[in-house]
Amino acid sequence: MKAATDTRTQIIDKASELMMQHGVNGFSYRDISSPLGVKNAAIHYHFPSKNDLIRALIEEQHDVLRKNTAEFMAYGGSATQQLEGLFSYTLYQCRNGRPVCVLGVVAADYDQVDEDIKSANGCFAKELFNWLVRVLEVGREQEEFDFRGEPKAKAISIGATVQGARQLFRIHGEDYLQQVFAQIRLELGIKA
Amino acid sequence: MKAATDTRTQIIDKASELMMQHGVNGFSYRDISSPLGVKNAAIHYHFPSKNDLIRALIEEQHDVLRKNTAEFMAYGGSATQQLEGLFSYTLYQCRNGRPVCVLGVVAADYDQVDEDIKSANGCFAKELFNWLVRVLEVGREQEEFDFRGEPKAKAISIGATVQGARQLFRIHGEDYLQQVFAQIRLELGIKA
DNA sequence: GTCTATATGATGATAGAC
DNA sequence: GTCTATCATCATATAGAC
Repeated sequence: MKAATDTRTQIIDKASELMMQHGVNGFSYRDISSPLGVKNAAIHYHFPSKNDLIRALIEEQHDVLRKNTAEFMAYGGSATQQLEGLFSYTLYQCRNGRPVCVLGVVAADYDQVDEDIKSANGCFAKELFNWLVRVLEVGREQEEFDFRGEPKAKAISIGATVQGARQLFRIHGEDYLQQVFAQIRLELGIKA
Repeated sequence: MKAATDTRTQIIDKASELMMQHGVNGFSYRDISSPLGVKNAAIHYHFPSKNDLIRALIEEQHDVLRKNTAEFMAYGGSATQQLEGLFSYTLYQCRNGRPVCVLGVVAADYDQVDEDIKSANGCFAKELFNWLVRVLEVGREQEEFDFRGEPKAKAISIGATVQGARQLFRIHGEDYLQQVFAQIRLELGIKA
């Protein structure tokens, strides 16, 4: 069963890469099986339908980001460090062939995705938002941040900004992403 | 030739709607021809290949937004009014079945789109950016705006924010969009 | 300009052998 | 668990009649 687990993992890795590049409907079973040297039927064994596969991929991406934000908090990082963690994570994903984030993937093909996937994704979005609100609250308390408005409103705004910057990454490139992050820092009153 | 023009216009309208909802690869010739009561061949007559159709649709969207920003300026609106024009436009598009913006459409399926389309889209993105920079410069000069950082940096940031907010519209709904706009206003020092 | 008819290929999916 | 073989369906695209 070692080989089995291996194939399953390989499928997830490859499919994840493809989905985060081309969206839910921008890749096929053949795109996965061909480079792995297996047949489509092997994929269908592990993931009966494409929605089963997509579900697994989306959940995997949620876990990756959850693990990241949890790590930042566990390490007792300052608010600034936690926010920088989000920036680093975003940059890393873009650089390593994952320009489209999970939320963006679901948003892009919104009405072609199963309801349960959408709802799981909605929960994840709320989690991420709550994490960001807490970071901003702590940052303000600790006087690391000096921003206008309420933490919740600011979190909504920063979330949208990072989202948009990542979406436009392939059009504008990495410099653009860095400039967006710089302006966010500036408007948080973080010293350069 | 009246009927001809009509069909062509109908094709563009329907296809545009579909593309701005499901992306470049999220609709087929059948999705267009069937509701219009014509055959696929009719579409191929007006747009030989799908990339020809996509090209026309992208250009049409560019024109729509160009006309909007030009109108705002021609009417001699204040910087605040011009920015509100962008917000209204975004909201209107989302409400009327066009949740995905042109830039987002191209960004989403970036490597499945012809080079000339990508380059035209890149030019359009720069135009839009320059318009926004000018609005911010004027707003600062007229003391309508009071924001941190340089107009260019702020324009990059606001552009990304609006982009991200629109991308997440289908996930979070209209209230979310309004909250993002409110925070942008706040950080521009616009009185509520 | 729009039709019918057709070509060609890719897609997700299943049954059954090994 | 993975294979071969096969399926129905859908995609974009073309040729030629009207």
